[in-house]
Amino acid sequence: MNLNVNKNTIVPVFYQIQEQIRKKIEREKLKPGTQLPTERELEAQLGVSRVTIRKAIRGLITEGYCTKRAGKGIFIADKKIKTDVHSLEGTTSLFAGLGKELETRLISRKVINPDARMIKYLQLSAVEPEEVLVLKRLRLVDDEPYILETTYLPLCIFPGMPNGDFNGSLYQMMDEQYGIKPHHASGIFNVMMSTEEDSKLLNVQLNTALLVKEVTVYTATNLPIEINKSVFRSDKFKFIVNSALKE
Amino acid sequence: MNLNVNKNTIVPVFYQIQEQIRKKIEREKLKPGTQLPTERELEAQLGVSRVTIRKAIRGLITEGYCTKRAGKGIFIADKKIKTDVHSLEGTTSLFAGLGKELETRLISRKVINPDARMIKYLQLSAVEPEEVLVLKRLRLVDDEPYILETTYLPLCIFPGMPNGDFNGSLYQMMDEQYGIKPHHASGIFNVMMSTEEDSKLLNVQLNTALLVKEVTVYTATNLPIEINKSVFRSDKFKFIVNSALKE
DNA sequence: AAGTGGTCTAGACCACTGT
DNA sequence: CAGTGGTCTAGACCACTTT
Repeated sequence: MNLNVNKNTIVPVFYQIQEQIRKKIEREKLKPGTQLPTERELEAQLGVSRVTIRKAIRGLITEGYCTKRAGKGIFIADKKIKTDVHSLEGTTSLFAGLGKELETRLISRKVINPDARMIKYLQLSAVEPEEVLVLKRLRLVDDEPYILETTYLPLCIFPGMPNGDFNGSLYQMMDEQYGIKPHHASGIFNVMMSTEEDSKLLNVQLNTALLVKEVTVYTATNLPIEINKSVFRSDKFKFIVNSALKE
Repeated sequence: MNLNVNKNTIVPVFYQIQEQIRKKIEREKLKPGTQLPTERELEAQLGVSRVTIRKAIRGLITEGYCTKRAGKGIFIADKKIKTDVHSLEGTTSLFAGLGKELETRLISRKVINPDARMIKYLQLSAVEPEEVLVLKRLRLVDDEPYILETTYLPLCIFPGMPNGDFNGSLYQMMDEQYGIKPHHASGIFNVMMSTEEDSKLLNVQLNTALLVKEVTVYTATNLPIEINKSVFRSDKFKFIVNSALKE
C-alpha cells in the first residue's frame, strides 16, 4: 500500500494514515472496488496498533470514501450518485434517468394511529385523527441497498391504499389511482448515525453516518399528502444544491 | 447520570450508552449547556472501559448533539440554527435575521493563480488565467466559531478588491462598489471530516464531522462571480430543504 | 476451519484548560 | 498543579463470510 508513518510529530498517526489513503483515492491511485489490506496487515506493515488503523478508516467511511464488510474487508467506494436536494423527483425516476435498474423491496406496511408530529405535519384532525399508512421500502441496485424510505400517508386522502402494490413508483400510483400530484415539499436535511435497523437493512456497520432527508410533501393547493423520510447511504450519494436569491 | 448497561445481550455496550444519552437529550432531560460526567467518571459508574465511553460519545458528536473540549469536558450542544440550503442569503443577513451578533474575522487574504478547478468553475481564460483573490473568513457568535468561509473571487471582475475591508457583508460590498449582484448558485453539499486547520479555526476536535456547502455563484446573466466554500459546525446548524417538482 | 471486521479491556502517556 | 479529553498500545473474544 506504500504508506508511511512518522511518530516523531504532533500530527496524530491515525490522521497521517487517513490523509494518505484519502489522497490516493482522490488522485485515483486507489480505484473504486479495490480492496485495502486487512486491518491486521496494515497494523503489521505500519507498526501501529489495530485501534489506530481502525480510527484512520472510520473517517474515510463517514465521508463515504470507503466501505467495510465484516468477514470480507475494506473497499474503496464507487463513485457517488449526484442527487438534487432541491428536486422532488421521486426515487424511481431518479434512477431511471441514470439508466440503473432500481429494485424496490417492501419491508413493512402498517396502518397506525398518528402521533403528535404526524398530526401536525399532515394537518390531521387533532380530535379524531385519521389513520396513517406507514410504508418502509428499501431501494436497491444490483442487490445492494441504497436508500431506506419510510412514507407516511393519511388514509383520509388515500383510502384503500393499504392493499396496493408498492414495488413501483408511489407518485405514479397517487396520480393514476387518486388523481393526486405532488407539487412541492419542505423539511430537513441531516446527518444521522445508523440504528440497528438501518444498519441491517442498508447493509452498513452499526453507527455509520448516514444522510437523512425528511420532508412533508404537498399538492399544488398546499394539501399535505405525505411525510417522506429517506435515509441515504453516504458512500452512495452526493448532494447537489441549486440556490436562488430570495425575493 | 442514571445510565445502565447490560452486558448479556448482542447489542453493543457503546450503543446502549449512546442511545440512552441521545434519548435524554431528545426528551430534554439533558438541557443545552449541561456538562456530562467526565469520561473517567462514566467509566467507573458503568463499569466499562474508557474506549467504550468514547465510542458512545463520538456518534453523538457526529450528529451534533454534543461537543467536547480538551481540558474542559463534554457538553450538550445548544439548539441548532436552521439554515435554508436553497437560499443564497449571505451569512451576514442570515444572522441579522436571527438577531444574533455576527463577528467576521479575516483569517487570510491571498492573490493566487487559479488551478484547473477554479478556471473551470469561474470560466477563466485557460491560456492566460486572471488571478483570483482568496479570502478565508471565520464567522463567530459570542466568540464561538460557527462557519469557516473560503471565497474565491476573480480579479478581472473585482479589480482592487484585495485592499478591501472584509469584516462586513461581501455581497453588500459587491453591489455597492462593483454594481454586481449575486443571483443564483449551484454546487454540492457534503459531509467532511475536519482537517487540522478546520479544527483549529472552528474550535472542534480533529476529525470531527462537518457540513460543507461548496457552490459557484452567478449573476442574473449567468456570469460566475464567486466560488464559495462554507464549512458549518454540525453542532450549530441544521439544514432546511424546500423542494419543487421539476418542470 | 480460517480469515475478516466488531467489540472491549486496562493501562500508558500527551496536550490543553483552569486554579 | 490537577483534571480534562486525545492518542496509542497489545491483547482478547465475538460474529460474520468464505473456503
